[in-house]
Amino acid sequence: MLEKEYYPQQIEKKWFDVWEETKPYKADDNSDKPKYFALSMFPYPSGKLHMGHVRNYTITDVVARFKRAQGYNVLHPMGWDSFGLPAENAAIQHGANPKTWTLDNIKYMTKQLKMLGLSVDWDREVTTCLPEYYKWTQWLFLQLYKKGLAYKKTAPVNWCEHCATVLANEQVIDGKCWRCNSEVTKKNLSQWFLKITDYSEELLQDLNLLKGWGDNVKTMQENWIGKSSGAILKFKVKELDDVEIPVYTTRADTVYGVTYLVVAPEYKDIEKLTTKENFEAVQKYRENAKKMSEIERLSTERTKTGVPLGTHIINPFTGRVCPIWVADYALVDYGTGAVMAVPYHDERDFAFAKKYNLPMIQVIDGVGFKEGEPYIEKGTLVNSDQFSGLNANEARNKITEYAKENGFGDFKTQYRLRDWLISRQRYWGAPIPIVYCPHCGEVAVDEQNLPVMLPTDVDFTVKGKSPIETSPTFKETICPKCGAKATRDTDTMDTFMCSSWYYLRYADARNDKECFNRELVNKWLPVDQYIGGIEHAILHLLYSRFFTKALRDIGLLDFDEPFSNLLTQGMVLKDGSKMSKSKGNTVDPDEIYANYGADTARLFILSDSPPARDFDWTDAGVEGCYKFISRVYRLYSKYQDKINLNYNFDINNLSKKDDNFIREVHIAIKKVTHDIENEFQFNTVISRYRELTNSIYEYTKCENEINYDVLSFGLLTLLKLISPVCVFMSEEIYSQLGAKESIHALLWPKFDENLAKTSSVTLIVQVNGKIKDKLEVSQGLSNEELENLAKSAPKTAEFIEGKTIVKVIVVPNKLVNIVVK
RNA sequence: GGGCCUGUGGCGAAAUUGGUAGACGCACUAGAUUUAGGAUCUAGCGCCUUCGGUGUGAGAGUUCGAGUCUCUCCGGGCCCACCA
Repeated sequence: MLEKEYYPQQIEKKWFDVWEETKPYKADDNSDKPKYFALSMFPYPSGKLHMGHVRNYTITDVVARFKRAQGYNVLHPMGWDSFGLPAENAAIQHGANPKTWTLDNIKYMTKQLKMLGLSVDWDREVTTCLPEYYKWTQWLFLQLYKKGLAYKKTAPVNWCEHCATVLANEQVIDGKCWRCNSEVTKKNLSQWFLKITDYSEELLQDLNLLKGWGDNVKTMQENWIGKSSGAILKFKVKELDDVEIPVYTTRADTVYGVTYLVVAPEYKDIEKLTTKENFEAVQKYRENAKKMSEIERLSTERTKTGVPLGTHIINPFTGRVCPIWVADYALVDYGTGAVMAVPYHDERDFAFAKKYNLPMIQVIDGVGFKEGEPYIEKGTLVNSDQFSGLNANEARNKITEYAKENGFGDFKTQYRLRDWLISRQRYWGAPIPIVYCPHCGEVAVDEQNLPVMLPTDVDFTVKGKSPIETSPTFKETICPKCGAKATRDTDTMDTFMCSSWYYLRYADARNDKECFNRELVNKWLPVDQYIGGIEHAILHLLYSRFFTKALRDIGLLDFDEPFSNLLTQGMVLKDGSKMSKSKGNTVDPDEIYANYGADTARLFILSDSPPARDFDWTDAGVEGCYKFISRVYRLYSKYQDKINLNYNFDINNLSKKDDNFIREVHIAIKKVTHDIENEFQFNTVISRYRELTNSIYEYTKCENEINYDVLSFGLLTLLKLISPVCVFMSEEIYSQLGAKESIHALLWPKFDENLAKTSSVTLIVQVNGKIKDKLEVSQGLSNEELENLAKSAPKTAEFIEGKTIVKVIVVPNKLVNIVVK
């Protein structure tokens, strides 16, 4: 028997226990059904679930349940992105063990996720900080290493003093650390990189394959990869025979306007290029640039600085001798680290030339040109010998070709994307499986000896070096090649390494012989629907795409892109502003579960906004959803004795009221199905639930007119339609109605197009496009009949009288527009 | 500076893709029930003065007809940004 009133806590506890026992959502590796992989971005186990998680996982769960009901073999897994700084900070701040801290959090959050009613196959759970997982992260690193895609080099890298570690380019935001927001400086260090730049072009081109991704994410990736085509031009140095300076430019057409050349402070040949007289000043400038943080460099954006080196280049086109300067507006790691300066046609060069009184030559003319102002448009060439008169684009090609023929230049495609720096001087990550031998140098750890276990005998409080350095047992080892005493690499890998392949592991999560079985990974992947936050648009999604392509080339899998469809969900706000601990406007899922139940939380978080938009959490909104569920529940409670699971009625022998009701049910099926399939518009799906519920209340108004088989059809259809969202309530009701199987195992209801049709339609009558009348007419009348009906409608007559009908537009079953003069 | 998105009642929003603008809900108002409150039910609810107009950031255009398409402008948000 159903209780009279809705008590979610009892119901949810009951089914929590049942599902824990029966594990009804296991994905089947051997099923004949078509597969569907629904994936949420896995969480960092920070301690407690927040509403962003609730929104993300509810959306994915409803998708998974919907697809299951449509007959798919669904894989809906969950895991933990569990390496990272917060665990280590907990260790530093209150002496917690990072592993214990992390696993405790996972335990707590797992329970919260289960209480949310997720249809997850928990037997495939992955936890990146456990040796069973990071063994394979290390193994994959070694495969990349063998393929030449992982390499070590000394380079100026981004250094966060606060986190005491280096950062990838993608992790520096406005010159600040992505995690702690403190200033980032440059440090010259020997670090591990992954050659993501080998895939620049493919990563860019294959964005076209991703039809199921939003343009916003694709453009962000496109901009980040930053392809540009230009030319390399080589300049000879007047004072030195053995040095030449290549520059990268997208405006080879302006080469006749070069009046000086700039190299970056870190430019490799800079000392050779500096004369004795200028040496001191140049050194000082370079020291200064080195000390400056990214922020300071950015803040000097408008006032460019530099120092002349004392040497000169010779422009191969003009023979003009121009001074070489060092200036920090030239970037060492883009292009060649040197720039040809054309002050008249580049704003930066213009500002610099103006400040230091360097000459300017106009070589482009066109509309809008003003004497004494930089002109950056692509106009027509002037003062450029045989190239004068050409337009800029043409000249660009001709000039580059000329340089190529004469051996001082070539075409060049350049990308903004840099190689991915993956070393971290931190403890809580996967150790890099490399050994340094005094005889053999850098040597890979034997694959049989993986994982390289994280040591536990470390001092977390050390400053300026990785805690792993303090382990008395970790560092010393023997060389895998020659057996001599050797030392281990004490850095760990960027946690984005762990998250770049976790979705592959779900295909074969418990395999302890291989990273994943090739057949299984090819069967389940690519992910059919990936759902997560927009903040990963570049970092995680780009790295994962790179990993997939690299592993394909290594021969571990056979597809090109990991995520066919991507949904980036909006943020969860509270009363209009972003939820944050500092503002104190967070909402605790536990409290919502306790007060309203998880079904209410699920319903509400899907209800007010479409998934991609920001969602505003309000107390009144939760209250409203709770009332709605209670209202639905009361309906079943009231009619539970009358509901027939095997309802049966003759469609041709029903009252008009029954017909109308049945039609409304079919329309609800149609719309709910359509709205889920059409970009997961759950907000309108929930409106349909409410409409159908209203229809049922309306239908039951007169007790003596109820056909209980028809009512059963309506109630059971609503129950199934609502079941992906209100998972506990629908299961409880269905079971109390005497059903033997789970409502979640039922197939999705089918709608009948004929039954969803109305016998009459509202005809809109317009005169000159303005609505004058609405008529109830029967479905399927001819255009002529409709036209006549419209003309004779009483309200239209006065507008037509005495005027000439110029034209009549008829839209069948919908509208007649009479155009008069 | 470049790119992407966005603008509809007091609020969240919907509109079958060019054909009844505001579905559904929140808030609000009135009534019923109740000792009272809550809950529940019933009705109302864009704006303007009733008839009737008018209305989707502003202005123009295309069209029989524009929230939807085109152009110009204004506002809001996000991402990238000394990339030569």
